[in-house]
Amino acid sequence: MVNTRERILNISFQLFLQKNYKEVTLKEIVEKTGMSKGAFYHYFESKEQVFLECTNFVISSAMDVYKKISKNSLLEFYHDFLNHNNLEMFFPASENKDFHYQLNIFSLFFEGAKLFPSFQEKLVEITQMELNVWKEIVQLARQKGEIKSVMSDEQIAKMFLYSADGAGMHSIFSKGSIQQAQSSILQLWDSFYEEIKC
Amino acid sequence: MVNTRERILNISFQLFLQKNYKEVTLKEIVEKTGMSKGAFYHYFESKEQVFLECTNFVISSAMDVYKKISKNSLLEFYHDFLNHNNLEMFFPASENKDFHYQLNIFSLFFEGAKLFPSFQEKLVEITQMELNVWKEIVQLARQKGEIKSVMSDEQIAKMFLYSADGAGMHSIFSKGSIQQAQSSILQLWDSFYEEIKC
DNA sequence: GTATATAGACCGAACGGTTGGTATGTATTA
DNA sequence: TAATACATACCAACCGTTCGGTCTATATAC
Repeated sequence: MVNTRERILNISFQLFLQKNYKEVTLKEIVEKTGMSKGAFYHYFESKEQVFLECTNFVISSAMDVYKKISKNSLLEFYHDFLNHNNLEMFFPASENKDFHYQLNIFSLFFEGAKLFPSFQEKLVEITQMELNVWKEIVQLARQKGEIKSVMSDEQIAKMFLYSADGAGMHSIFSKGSIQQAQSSILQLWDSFYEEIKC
Repeated sequence: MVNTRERILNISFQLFLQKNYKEVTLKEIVEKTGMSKGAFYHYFESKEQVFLECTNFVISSAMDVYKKISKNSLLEFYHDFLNHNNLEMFFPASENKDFHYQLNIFSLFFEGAKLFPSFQEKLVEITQMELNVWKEIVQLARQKGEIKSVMSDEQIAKMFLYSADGAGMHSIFSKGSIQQAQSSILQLWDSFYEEIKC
């Protein structure tokens, strides 16, 4: 049974993925949780504090993803990555049925970075860490003879990461589902992989 | 001499590139223009109308870009594209000196698409049109023997477009300048081009 | 030429509604 | 009973919008 504090966080997080910070009102958070403002302020100092915790939650979850995916080959790596890097993973299955809205992690990043310098720093760190992980995987793949390319490890890594972000963004523009976005990204990556594999 | 209506639009547009819709207040628009709320409402029905006009302005400007860039080769095309596709082009040179803020076209797109179904449709149209233009250029480049790749025209086109968007977004996360973002995109594209050229 | 009427440009105070937050009270739990 | 969890009423500030007003330029009538 999830406790009250976590319930507030979960629901707030869902809302922050659907609308930007200022659009999500305390009134709405309170209504969606079925609680009261008094209860909200019992657990949290401010709306801002909730938002900060949500942004930090995203960061730590993103870091966790890299801990559990296969590093045996680039091919396995990116397939595994896509299977794990999914916004729906943040929500208990029982809540998914109520959830047909457009999720936008990018807006949350932009705003978090703007509101909290500490988050911005962490975001920069984690994107750099991400790039490094991909570079290592690419380097290994190259050494093992899995891939061959005139592109540097760094540019290949960037190509994978940035194209996925761009594809994700375009999916949001066109109101596609998360599954559609992932399918599009996979197609793109498979295609690129075909280009550089030995 | 720019007239009052355009002055309000220009300044509003700059603000909407720096903050999201709800963060930009009428008070601020009015202060920045040196006018009054009454004057604002003399020209515009609502804050929302101004925002809609800003979003439509972006769309038409984006379409104009494709009209003036070279289509002789993929190499020329993407270099020319980068030279023209620059947020700073929206602002008169005399105003640039006051302008050291982070510009975020993506947030403007997300919000426009959310607030205005008509804008969302146009956005989808223009991204599709964009993709088609790039596909044609890639196809031509392939036919001319400029490039050779196992990737389909569409996937190559997507790779160029989406990687640039992703790179742009990362630049915003790390508070880089527009010039830095473009330089990063060019490096990525040059690298990819090296991979697929004959 | 002068007085009057009109339109447009612009102003700032007031309006009604909403917001995040605070203070106080009540219910629940150990 | 005391501590914790929660509810409700209220607050001040803020928001976008409306409204009555002023100023200036121009047109018209005499």
